[in-house]
Amino acid sequence: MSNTNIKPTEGEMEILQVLWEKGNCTVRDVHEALNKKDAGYTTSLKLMQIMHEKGLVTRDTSSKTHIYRALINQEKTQQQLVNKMIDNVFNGSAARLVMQALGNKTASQEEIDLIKQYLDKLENK
Amino acid sequence: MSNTNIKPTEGEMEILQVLWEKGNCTVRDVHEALNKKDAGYTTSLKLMQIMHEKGLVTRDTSSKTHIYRALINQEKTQQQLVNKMIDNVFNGSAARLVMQALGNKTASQEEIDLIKQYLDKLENK
DNA sequence: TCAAATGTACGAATGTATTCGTATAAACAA
DNA sequence: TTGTTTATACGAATACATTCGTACATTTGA
Repeated sequence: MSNTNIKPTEGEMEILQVLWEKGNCTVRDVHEALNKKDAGYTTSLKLMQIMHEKGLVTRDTSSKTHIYRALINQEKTQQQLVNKMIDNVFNGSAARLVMQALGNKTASQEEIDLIKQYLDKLENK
Repeated sequence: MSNTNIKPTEGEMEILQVLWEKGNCTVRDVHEALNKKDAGYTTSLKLMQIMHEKGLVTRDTSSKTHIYRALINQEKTQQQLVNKMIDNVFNGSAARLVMQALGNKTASQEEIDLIKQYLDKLENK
């Protein structure tokens, strides 16, 4: 099995977010989506080239402007990172992580309803 | 306010876990609790010295063997890291993170019950 | 046509995390 | 006492992520 035990860096995650959302992208597409005032264009380019070397993305080089696409799966990647955080930050307790996530400002009533629905679905299996 | 925007590294988190659980510790205590076959004693020592420089831990140096204690708060640190992950990995959606956390093998029925209780408490406020 | 814009490739500088070796001092035990 | 163990301090090597500058090729438009 390939693509196991991959840990994208923070910068790589930002790029993957864009690729997962938009699908095919040029370097410029990604760079503009990020629009970090600090980083230059060649920084994004370099990162994406490295991601290609690592097998995180593919690219179509048939024309001058290369087209990039994410190679690793979004959900699997999220799952791996969450599992790592559960171990590394929450002593193995998924419940503790969930409570921290729900206890913060970013968890709206709407989101909480979503989660209750999800729990019910889990329960009925 | 101090201790905001602190992001302990992975190695530092491992040490903090031990300190949060055990309270006061010598370097040897921590090193043995970690028991990583790969890393030597002076590696743990160095890490803890750096953590001291950064203000992550205090130490009592009144005797030859120093006693370390965590300076940063466990819950606040967990909160910060979770928030960062929600942004960086889940596009700002706490609900998505929660579902990933619950969808994995480490979330037992027991943990799910805990979360439902917690949600009810949140609801009743 | 030919200069400007746009793209890739690549080397190098920087910053930071991790790891280890070594020097040195203190405690301990024979 | 004197050698072994146990501790800290510190410098340096290594690894990796991030950032940028520069060279060079291609495309574009005036």
